[in-house]
Amino acid sequence: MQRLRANAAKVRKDLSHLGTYGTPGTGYDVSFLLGQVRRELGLDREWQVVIVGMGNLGHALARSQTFATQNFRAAALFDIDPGKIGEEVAGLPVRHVCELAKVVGGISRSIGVIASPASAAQDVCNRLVEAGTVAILNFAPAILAVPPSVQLRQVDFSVELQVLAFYVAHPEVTPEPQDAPLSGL
Amino acid sequence: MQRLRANAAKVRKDLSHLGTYGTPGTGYDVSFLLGQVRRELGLDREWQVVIVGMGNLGHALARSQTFATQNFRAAALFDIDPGKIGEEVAGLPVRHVCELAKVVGGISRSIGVIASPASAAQDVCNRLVEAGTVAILNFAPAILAVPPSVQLRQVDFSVELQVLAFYVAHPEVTPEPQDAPLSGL
DNA sequence: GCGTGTGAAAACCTTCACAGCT
DNA sequence: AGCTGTGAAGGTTTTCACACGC
Repeated sequence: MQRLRANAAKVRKDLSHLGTYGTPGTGYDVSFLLGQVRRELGLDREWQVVIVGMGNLGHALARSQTFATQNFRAAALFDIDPGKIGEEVAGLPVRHVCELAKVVGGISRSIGVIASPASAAQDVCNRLVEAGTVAILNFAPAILAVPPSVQLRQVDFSVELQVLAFYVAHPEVTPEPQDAPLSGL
Repeated sequence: MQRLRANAAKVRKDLSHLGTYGTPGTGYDVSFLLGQVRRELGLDREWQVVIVGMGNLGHALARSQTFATQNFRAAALFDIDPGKIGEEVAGLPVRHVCELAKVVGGISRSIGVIASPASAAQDVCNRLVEAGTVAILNFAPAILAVPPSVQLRQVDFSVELQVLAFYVAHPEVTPEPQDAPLSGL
């Protein structure tokens, strides 16, 4: 409650946007409601995650716990370095990026993850878009251009450090609550 | 401009909170203004970044471009695995976590980065707090407790994927602009 | 003329408070 | 009695529009 910096009224109003699932005098059926929230968030179907760039970051992401519990599956791994092709990471073979179009083209609801150097990021991005990926998560410090039909999201280490620096410099400013994963059942 | 989803009035009002640095009829002295923004964000001094957990993620972070250009310096690296101690990453030796208090205690304005497994995250966090770190950036999927004087920020791969899934499921919702690094001069 | 700084208006979001159902 | 759903009040943020300095 104080973690969200919200009160009961706000929670009720927010939930009311999903539909009217509460029972006056009794409360909410939590597991039913959670299912509705998952549906609304698009988490009721499986997403295929494709990682491009099998350096340290790509390895870390491929092995991430995320794939153990959530509705996200690691579907394919790519790199451009011939020395890495064929290596198995988290049970999947690393393929050459030139196979990306072929392999990813046949996957629906695929999310591309860019873990390449910044210099290669736009090229990787183009290949992912071309292959029909619906969303891209970019860890490279580069600004990417995508068509409006593709959702793009950036994660940037230096942004996170800068945000922390700001709040340390201004302790009087209350940080806004961060997004938290929907994990429970 | 459309990247920020803002208009001229908002930019002017925002800048006016820093002070009145514009010249009517002429505009802003961009490099002076940028300096003021950097000062306000706390980026006018150096920050010492301490990374704990030298797995794939820790390696990737230690080698990150962030340390080449920004006012953030990689100050020390730690791990608990004796096999990794002494290894050099990005010009720094990997030290054992039991040295953390000693090494980090002497550093001012230090930011701790947790790149350990989730199971170790709270322990690492406690050591960092104990050593006087002013801010912590946590990459482990764990919810951490810190005293209110320490700024805490989470980066979670599964949150990012969930956010993307939501926007793909709801193309009619315009994503809110993401934080971007202050990089230019 | 041009572009900033800023009160006032408008839009938006949060909180209150209560009617109504269990 | 207890808890939801929701209009209305209250508060905050964004936009407008214009006075004033270059």
